[in-house]
Amino acid sequence: MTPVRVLLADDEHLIRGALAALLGLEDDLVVVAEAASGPEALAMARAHRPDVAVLDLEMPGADGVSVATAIRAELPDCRTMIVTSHGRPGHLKRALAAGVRAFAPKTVSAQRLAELIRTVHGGGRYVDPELAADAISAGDSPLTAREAEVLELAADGAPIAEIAERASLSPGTVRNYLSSAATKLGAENRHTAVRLARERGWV
Amino acid sequence: MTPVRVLLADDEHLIRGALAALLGLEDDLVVVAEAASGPEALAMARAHRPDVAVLDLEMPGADGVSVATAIRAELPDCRTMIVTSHGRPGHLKRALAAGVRAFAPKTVSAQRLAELIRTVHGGGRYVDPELAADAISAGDSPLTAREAEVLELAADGAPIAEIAERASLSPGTVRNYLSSAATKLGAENRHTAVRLARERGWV
DNA sequence: ACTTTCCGGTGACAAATGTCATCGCGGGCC
DNA sequence: GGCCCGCGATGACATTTGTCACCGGAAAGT
Repeated sequence: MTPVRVLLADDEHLIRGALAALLGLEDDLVVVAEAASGPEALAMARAHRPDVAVLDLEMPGADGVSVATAIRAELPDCRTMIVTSHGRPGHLKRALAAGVRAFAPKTVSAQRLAELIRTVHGGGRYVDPELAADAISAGDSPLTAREAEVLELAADGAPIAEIAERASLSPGTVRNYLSSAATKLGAENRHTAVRLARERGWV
Repeated sequence: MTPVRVLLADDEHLIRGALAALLGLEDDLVVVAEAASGPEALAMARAHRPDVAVLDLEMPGADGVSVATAIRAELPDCRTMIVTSHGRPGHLKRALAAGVRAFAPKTVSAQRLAELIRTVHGGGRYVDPELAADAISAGDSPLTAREAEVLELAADGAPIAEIAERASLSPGTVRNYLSSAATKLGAENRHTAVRLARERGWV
């Protein structure tokens, strides 16, 4: 039986190296490539055509979900899974929409991760129960596209004038969108609105 | 020669387990205890009296620096070192002030980490050059104690009235502190001030 | 055809915020 | 003693912001 060929992408050497060593001990798994950034992960996937790509969610260049989307488009036979330290409900939703087969926090053991890789390779799916519960209770984003966009531009605390300029909108319009977004999120001002939207993964 | 006894504290199983396995391969190192939270790390340190404690910076319960401080107070012979994913200048400074012997990002390899543990055990010190450069260029915090305190309470975007209540201060005083803090940081409002202070690790 | 929803905008008004001057108090420092 | 600085507060003022009402157009569903 040929072993499962795995691509490992994580910007933290410590984790990636350690993980590669541990997974290498499993005799039905073989790590064929490693990457430390989003673009690099994609390039490695193209070059090595792994069976399963294990992607960190937060990576420089491009996040795990974008990489997963790109991989699915180019290599339909390659299953993708996401591993992350701080999983937020919206991320899980986006990941599943992108065709990711598994979504797990980094609090799982290497043993468990190896099992997940086998599950995913066999066509199965998996999402961390706790994250799933959060995602369900958080529900869908009530924000319209523009509301989310403006909220994102407001994320660094910029004044409305600057947001309006960057969004090519009237300052009044920006205020209206921010106001309605804050109302929908139950926040008393746009800054807490940004924080709430971030927590739910809606931005 | 007796091996170096190591305590490993990190809330991410994946990393901790993998790391424990890798460090275990080095025949002059032995992982005598593992912990997944700040308090647990302290308890483990008390129980097993390791030579070196490798602490993650961000852990539930208590962060790495607090744990390091507590360990130094109770077990003066135990050297401490911090490993972190996102190192900010101020954290490094706080860590060194707490008597931490080494400060490294998680982008180092396990091999390198093993070397660092040996270095630290031998009485040496180490800080990541890049983080050190950031810390030096960031300089010292220009904020007074109250300014920092009020800024921290403003972190979640709460209105001034709420901050004043939580700080047991007059709303006017809070505004004055926030204003002076924002001026010192070169921010145009308290929210960007909070962000800047966070980036520099001053809150 | 009618209704609903989102986009983009304007105007007006109240509330929150930023900024400045000023005060008294107390602790260091020269 | 005199000086500087931080703390805590007050008042005044301009600006920013949140909130609401309302408008017109475009797209989509009934």
